[in-house]
Amino acid sequence: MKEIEKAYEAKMYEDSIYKMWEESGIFSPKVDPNKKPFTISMPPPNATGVLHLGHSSMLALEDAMIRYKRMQGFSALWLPGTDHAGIATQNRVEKNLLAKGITRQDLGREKFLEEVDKFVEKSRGTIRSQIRKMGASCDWSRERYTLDEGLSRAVREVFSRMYHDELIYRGSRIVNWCPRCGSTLADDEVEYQEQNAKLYHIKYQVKDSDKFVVVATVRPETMLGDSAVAVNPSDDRYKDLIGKILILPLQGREIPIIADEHVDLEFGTGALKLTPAHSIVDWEIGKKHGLKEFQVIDEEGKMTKSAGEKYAGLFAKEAQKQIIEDLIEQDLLVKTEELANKLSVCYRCKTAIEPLISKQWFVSVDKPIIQDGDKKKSLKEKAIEVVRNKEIEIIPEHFDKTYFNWMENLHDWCISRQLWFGHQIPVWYCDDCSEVIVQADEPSKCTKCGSEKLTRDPDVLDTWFSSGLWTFSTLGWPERTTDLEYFHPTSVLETGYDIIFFWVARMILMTTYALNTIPFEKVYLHGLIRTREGKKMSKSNPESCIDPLDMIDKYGTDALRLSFLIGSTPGNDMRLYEEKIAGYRNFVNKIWNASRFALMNIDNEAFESPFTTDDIISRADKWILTKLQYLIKDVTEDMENFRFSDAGTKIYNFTWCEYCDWYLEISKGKHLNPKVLLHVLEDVLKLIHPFIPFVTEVLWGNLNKDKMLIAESWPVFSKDLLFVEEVEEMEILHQIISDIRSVRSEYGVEPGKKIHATIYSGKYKNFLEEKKEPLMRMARIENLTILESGDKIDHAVCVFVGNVEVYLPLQELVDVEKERARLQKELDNIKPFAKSLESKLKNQSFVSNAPEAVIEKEKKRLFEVQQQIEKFEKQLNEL
RNA sequence: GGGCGAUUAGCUCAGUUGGCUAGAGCACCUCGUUUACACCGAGGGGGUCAAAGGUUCGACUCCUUUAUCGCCCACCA
Repeated sequence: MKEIEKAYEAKMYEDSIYKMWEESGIFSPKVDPNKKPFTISMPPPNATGVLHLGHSSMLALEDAMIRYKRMQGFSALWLPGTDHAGIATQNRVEKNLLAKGITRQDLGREKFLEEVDKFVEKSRGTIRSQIRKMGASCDWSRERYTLDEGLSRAVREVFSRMYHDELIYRGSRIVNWCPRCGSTLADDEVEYQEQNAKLYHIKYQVKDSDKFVVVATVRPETMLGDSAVAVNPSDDRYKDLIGKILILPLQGREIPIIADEHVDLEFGTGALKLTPAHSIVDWEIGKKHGLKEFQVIDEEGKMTKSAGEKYAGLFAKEAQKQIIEDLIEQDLLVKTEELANKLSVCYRCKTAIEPLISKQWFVSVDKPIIQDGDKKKSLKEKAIEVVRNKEIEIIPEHFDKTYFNWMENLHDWCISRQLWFGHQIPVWYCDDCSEVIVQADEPSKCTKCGSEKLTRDPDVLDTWFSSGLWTFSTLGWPERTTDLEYFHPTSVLETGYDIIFFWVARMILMTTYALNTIPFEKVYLHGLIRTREGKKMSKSNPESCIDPLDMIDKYGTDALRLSFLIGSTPGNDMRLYEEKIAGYRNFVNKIWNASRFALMNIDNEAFESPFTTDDIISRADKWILTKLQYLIKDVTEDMENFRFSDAGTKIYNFTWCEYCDWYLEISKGKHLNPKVLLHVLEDVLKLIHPFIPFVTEVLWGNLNKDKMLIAESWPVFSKDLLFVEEVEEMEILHQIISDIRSVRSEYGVEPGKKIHATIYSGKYKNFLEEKKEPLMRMARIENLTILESGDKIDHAVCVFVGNVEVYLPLQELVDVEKERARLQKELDNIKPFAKSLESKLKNQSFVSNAPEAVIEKEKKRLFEVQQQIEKFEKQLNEL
């Protein structure tokens, strides 16, 4: 017998429990050929960040999966780490420095990187401790960081292999350029913002003619770099002009009028000015027609010499103003329209993107390279194939459409970034013979001429290049480590659907290339966490924005975890608010108190010997054990199928509604069976442990266990513990008590007042005799008479439970009118139902088409319902 | 323009391959400190499952159309 605190205080236990787990070494699985591996690579949080709701929901889900599999006997590896997040981190540090009036250029590359490292070290410490706060049972001994030597080596190795396979090439192409970051961006790193733009209609004169073609543009400053004007070949307005020459205003350059299908007849004037150097679409059209490119804007967003002396050196915006003025002066501006369009901006700093032509490194996604049988497949084809043939399964399934759509439209991926922070590209240029040397390790001299004068490419790689290798670079690749052999491919990738493209797709591309295998078998996509109003959680509305650390402080980690797991389904966004978390805190406390009750009522010897079937005594025992078996079966299935919400809900209901409200209540007094009480509690603690690890572990510790709960094995469904008959009986008892309580309440019987009752029990006589005590206690009855059958009792309210008749002689309280109304209400309720069942069973097509089981069920129900009606009617008539 | 998702009780959400008179939590109403728990217990009210068609013996579930909201992709210069 033991007494624990009246309420669970999470703060008192969480840190020490985590410490106990971590120090025990259980987070670090061994490579064990006798066990099956189960692996999750934790999506590495950015090295800049603090824990937000997205992280905590991810951690709750992944930890639940890992703990479940660990308990099932898998060698479960959850590998944690952090991502250096190139642009984001560099921007952050630059901003911090700028507050002190220092630019990165002031420091120089080396010093600046030292600053970044200092910042990252601190930031990683924060995120590590916050991951621990969430109770994440990840293997810290295998923690990785994308800039670790090992991972960097993997990055260089992959780059080098891809280069020599001609999958990586350097070329001048149009790229998305962020003038603020001073770097290229990948296509999917560009975001769009709604804006109200002005559409300028500008006249271009046809050479040797007084005719004009009017073009419409929102960026008149790019006209200085125009190479042509395109019209749709089917556009009657311009048919005759195709092939003619125009004089480009302000520049005086001659440019052709060309025909291209791409031009939209409806938009603007139907004449499209082409600036191949500063528009991605124009560049593509330009390629088709062999147009020249004139770069008129440079990397800083300033006009170049090609823009003409008057404009050179001006920022694009300034140049625009000047150009408009100049056009007006020459009477070339026809009109200005308002236009709602989308501005492309950098996803990191929201600066307007400047498309321009630049020499960059690209990954070719279309070149056939991966050997697959006797065919060679491109990165893209292979990445599509492994999802299409279900080698990789996406949950929920419908996201594969999104994936295919993106993959099918994927263009070559620009991977070089003009940043300082990141993996520097493993390319060296020989200053003497111009040889390009690409290899994983730094060369000491030129492989061609032997010169030692080598210059390394200053650019770094896109962060997603290294993240793309995450599942295997973290396991030691390119070495053939035992970890890699054993734990890869990983089992599940759990992440938000918002980074399917950035990350999931790239991991698939990179892994199928580098290892010729998939990175993971399943992709579980969670939704975004939103405010109660359904808005995105952002610092701009602190009102409904929730900080997970505050919630942990207030309600405990378990409550927070449960609120992510219950009520959310894969791929769907979820609203989170404080009351929800408080509700789960209540549940955590309920479990605490159920255990408290057990501990107070069980003496030491019950803890000593393990539970066996010999310990089963009462029908209540059999009932709860049966229910427990179904729970184990259901929950295990749900966990296997990633239905965490269902699993959680079922355990919640079992624990609260069946174990606490009925089994424990019935157990009070003489009927308490410590062995069964304890056994059920133990299994419940095991089943819910992956969801709420802290409180369950604390309670487990109180049950005199020598092993930690985290290390226990998952409960197994046992047929020997199924007792169908007893379940039926217990449900009768349940119903009798509920009905009596209902009548009491309806008749306004004071809760404390005890009443008399007579039960005509039919075949349940023995059973009800056995349960007489709890029945009387729970329904507040004194003088309970149980007979097999008997005559109707006057001045008594009667309720029917199956064939059992319960009479409550409430004497003066029984009001004939009230009783009539009550019975009538029951009848009104039940009669239409009986009718629908009848007609259903009379329906020939139902009887011939529906499965046997369904028909039997309906027949049984009709029989029961008819009996009920009979009884109610008899009662009503005799009133 | 293309695609995806959502629409179920006042609120937040479940509802697995079609087969309970559609469920839970919160909120609400009535009552209550009976020796685990007021972070509690007992009882109760509340839904024509967005709309209309269709398939089926049977539709919240499948199909078509529509409406509203949300997201993603492509982009009109």
